[in-house]
Amino acid sequence: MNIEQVLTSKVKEAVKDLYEVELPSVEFQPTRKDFEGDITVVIFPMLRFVKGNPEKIGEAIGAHLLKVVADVAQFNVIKGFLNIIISNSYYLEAFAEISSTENYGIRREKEKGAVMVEYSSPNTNKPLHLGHIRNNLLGYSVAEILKASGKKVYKTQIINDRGIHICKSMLAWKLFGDGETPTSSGLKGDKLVGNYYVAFDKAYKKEVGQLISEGRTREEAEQQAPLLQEAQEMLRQWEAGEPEVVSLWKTMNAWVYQGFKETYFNLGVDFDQLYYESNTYLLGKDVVEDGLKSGVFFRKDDGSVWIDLTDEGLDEKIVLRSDGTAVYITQDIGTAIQRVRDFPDINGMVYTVGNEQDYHFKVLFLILKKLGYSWASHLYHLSYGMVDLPSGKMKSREGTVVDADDLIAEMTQTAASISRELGKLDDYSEEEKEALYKIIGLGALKYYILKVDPKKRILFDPEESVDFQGNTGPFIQYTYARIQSILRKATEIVDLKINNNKQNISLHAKEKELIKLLLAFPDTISLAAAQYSPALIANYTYDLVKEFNSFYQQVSILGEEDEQTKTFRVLLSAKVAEVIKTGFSLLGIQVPERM
RNA sequence: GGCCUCAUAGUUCAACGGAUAGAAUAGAAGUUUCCUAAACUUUAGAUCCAAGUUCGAUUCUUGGUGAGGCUACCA
Repeated sequence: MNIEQVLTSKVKEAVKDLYEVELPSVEFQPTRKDFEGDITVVIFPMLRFVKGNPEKIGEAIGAHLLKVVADVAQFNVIKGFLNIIISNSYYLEAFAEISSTENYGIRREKEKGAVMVEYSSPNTNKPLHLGHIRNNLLGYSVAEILKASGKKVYKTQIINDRGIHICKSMLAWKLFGDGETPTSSGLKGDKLVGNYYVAFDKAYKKEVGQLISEGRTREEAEQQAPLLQEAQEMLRQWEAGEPEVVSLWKTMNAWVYQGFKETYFNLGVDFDQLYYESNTYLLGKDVVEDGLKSGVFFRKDDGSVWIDLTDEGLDEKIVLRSDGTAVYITQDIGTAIQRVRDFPDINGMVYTVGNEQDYHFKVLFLILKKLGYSWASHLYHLSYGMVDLPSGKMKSREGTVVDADDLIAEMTQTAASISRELGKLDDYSEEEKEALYKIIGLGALKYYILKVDPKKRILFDPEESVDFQGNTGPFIQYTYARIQSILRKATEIVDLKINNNKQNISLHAKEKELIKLLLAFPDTISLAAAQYSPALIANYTYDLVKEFNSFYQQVSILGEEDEQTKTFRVLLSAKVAEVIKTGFSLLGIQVPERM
């Protein structure tokens, strides 16, 4: 039982004794820095049940606690706040327990059921850009956080590998490609295919312009442009299984997948299971047919199939075109159901997709619920804000994107130049240095993106590079490296066994703060999981590191003369380092031994 | 038009309805005979506007203002 639970019951007891009232709950908060105390009981909410002056009530409760709870050392009351000072021995004991816990903060016992986390989900006609980076980092991190909070997690993505847009790059390659391949051009496969997607758009716009100058309206021109009609024909051939088209489709997709694989590897994300839209859209169509029979959907005169969501405050939504072909949401229905078939223990799913699709997911979840799937009430759209550039939205077709591979390389470069300037690693080999630069560069990028609340949009200015100082990834990595340095030296000096005779240690204020922060780690993970927010982990880690650096500056660890105190400080530092490492691993960020 | 998000120091981010709104960065001023100065210490600087609910509002409600998004037989 932790101290808060003890205090809750004792406060309730006090109120019952003093005022003969049962309190439903007691409100705590960490005592603010400007006041003396460790934990604060807020008296105000009690005023609804107990009439009287909050200060007097606080005094009375405080006196009671002092008497009955051994770990309450002192208290003071300011306005309606009862500040409690907890004894050092409580914190020393709490630390002893934390210190001996392996993988502190990670929940061991697994909950029943599993969650599938979908993220990335790219189109196969354009390379990944900064927007995908945010998506990947968020999805990966939320998956790791859910795991740490005791859930079984499957990471997945849906690969958008069919449709007219894919045919556009295929067509452009056929017309202008002259047999170019990744090998012949030296380009990454996704980059190569992306180029043809852009080439299509360019040629198409030219045709449209031509038609307009010949007297067509823009609308007519856009529909009648020969290139578009050819692409549409290609899509029909693909759906009909025309071998030549299918073979080209396979070849070009394979190029893209190889390119994505490299980017994912560099980014440090992975997947347990992949889904391809080309495999699931047919199931979606079947499900719609079934739902039509059971009355969930209805058919309009022209043959198109709809669902009426006006009761839910939404509109009617089409689920099947009049020609019987699938729309976007059809395949999403199919994919969701396929996933539960493949992994029957799934009882929830998280979709990491930008906030422009808020409406789409609202509709999707409602449809699945109406179709009667029990897991449909545990679906969550992890919606995040767009990453915009000062010039506006990123558009692949117009080439105004910050490419993922380029950005990663650039961050690594920056890390390298800062590191060289500091020159602390002269005895590292070139490979070791390169690996380190990557850890630091990626750390800066990932932290920069993940520390922001997912809902907020990010304005990314490529001119102003991502910081390496202050509230940044490298700042936290640096602290970790510093502690490792201490630990390397400490193993020769101190015997790393915690002494039972803890009472002899006097606890420095900074040490107490550090222990309090360590105690908050498991709850932080739970909260981050409940809110699907890596930002909470990032903020927590930052607070911990900030506090440690301050401690490091004020207190000598290895220079301490008292053996017990020295041992305690080394162990405390080691645990702080471990929590930094764990916290950062939940963000998908590595920590270096030196930097 | 309808619906959905967001709005906090010059800038980038925090704050279960709680105390004097925290950090970082940019600015000013300091700290290396001592465990890594990518660090630490000090300093100045902000809740879009208006009403309401509350003992108490950055947080909840309503109405404005501003930014972005959705409202396709595109994905």
